[in-house]
Amino acid sequence: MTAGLMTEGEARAGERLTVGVAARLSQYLRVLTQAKKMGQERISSQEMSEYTNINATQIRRDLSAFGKFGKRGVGYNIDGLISEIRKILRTQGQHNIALFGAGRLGQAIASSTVFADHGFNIAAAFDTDQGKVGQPIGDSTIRDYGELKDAIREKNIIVAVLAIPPEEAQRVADDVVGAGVKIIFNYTEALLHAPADVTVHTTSPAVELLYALYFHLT
Amino acid sequence: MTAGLMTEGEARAGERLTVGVAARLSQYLRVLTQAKKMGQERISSQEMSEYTNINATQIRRDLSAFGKFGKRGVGYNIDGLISEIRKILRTQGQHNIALFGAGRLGQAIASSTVFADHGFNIAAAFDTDQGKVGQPIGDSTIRDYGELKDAIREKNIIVAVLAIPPEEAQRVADDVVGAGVKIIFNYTEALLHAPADVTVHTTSPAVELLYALYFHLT
DNA sequence: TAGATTGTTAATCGATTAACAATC
DNA sequence: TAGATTGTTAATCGATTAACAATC
Repeated sequence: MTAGLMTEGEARAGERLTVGVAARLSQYLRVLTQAKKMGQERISSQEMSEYTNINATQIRRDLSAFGKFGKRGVGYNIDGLISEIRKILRTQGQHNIALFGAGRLGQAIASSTVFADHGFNIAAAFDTDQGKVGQPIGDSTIRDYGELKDAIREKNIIVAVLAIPPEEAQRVADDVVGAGVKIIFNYTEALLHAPADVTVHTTSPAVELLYALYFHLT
Repeated sequence: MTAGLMTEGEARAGERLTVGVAARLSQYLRVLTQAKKMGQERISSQEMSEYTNINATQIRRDLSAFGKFGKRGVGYNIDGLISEIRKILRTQGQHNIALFGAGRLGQAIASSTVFADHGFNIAAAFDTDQGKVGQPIGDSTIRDYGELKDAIREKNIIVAVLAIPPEEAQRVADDVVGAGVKIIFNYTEALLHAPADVTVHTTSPAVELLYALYFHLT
């Protein structure tokens, strides 16, 4: 340790988090955000554990690596903890994202509050169906697919959400990567190719179900 | 090791998998299923690594714990590997699931092939909106919420998927638990209470996005 | 004070990875 | 044979957990 005047918390915050820690901190943020919405002001590591399936000791350990955020005998202040975790994850601001596909899934995503709750703003939505162009989707308006490049550059978008048929996924992925997108959120089952500096995250509910079922069956 | 005549692979298969191994095997199944759909017959650990973001050595290690499924210099046969992993995860048959909510998200889930691809059959779909009851959804028909208990018992359903407004989530969770459901797939942002023998899995796309963004920013 | 809950230690266990011989 | 890719080893690193003193 060559931290000098830094406290241990500050020293760690300067380093890159491990994959596991970042994933868990994000989960804590989900629970805290929702508990706040429900009007709750404090929360214990035990309660967070029940909602995340993460061991309570692990939660306290994760948090105490960055500072003493809790009060013994009381728990954690929700507002304060949200703000601390956002600092650690460096996601305090607003982030513009682009949505592709205005079908049922796209509409469902656009009208949900989950993205907005965490600071993600659907700054542009696209569909190739000319009949849909110009119609409203969430707080936005469906744009023509041809405007993709300009819109992404103009609004500094680095996240694209794909809610389109799987056959179109690779083409759209190629197009958004060409326009500067760095994170692709793939709601299709297609296997996507992308350059090494682009992260592809594929959500697969059936896979998570398989895995939950295994632990039920054994 | 008291395995006696058992091979190491068989001995391990008899034990409960760790959480990490089961999660990774499920991921491999997702990639294999889709690659098969695309007409591919063989796959290397390197290619599976690109699609899952899991290290190729880790993949070979996971698989070789259960047997020698690959051919050196060639790779893995996709059909054979799917069958082996299904055996290990004990999810070879069909599983009936119940869908709650016939709005945009529910409709999107019901018309997707992802669940069917992995052996999950939407055996019953419910909505409280009387105007929707009787209408088709996917290959099924929307039923009245009041029929929940009978339907779940009759079809031996242990998985419920919630695609409903968050305000209704806890009530529906309580009802399905009362009817015998053991796994709740929660697509709402509500924090759900459930007995210890029931698994609640909450999908939170915004949380996964936060986490992906962290690694992009650092 | 008494009860509750955090912060921290210490010990164990599993995940991860590079490297490479085996072999298709 | 030459090239490719698996199966396996060995070493390191991080995750996990119980337990409990500190303290609100």
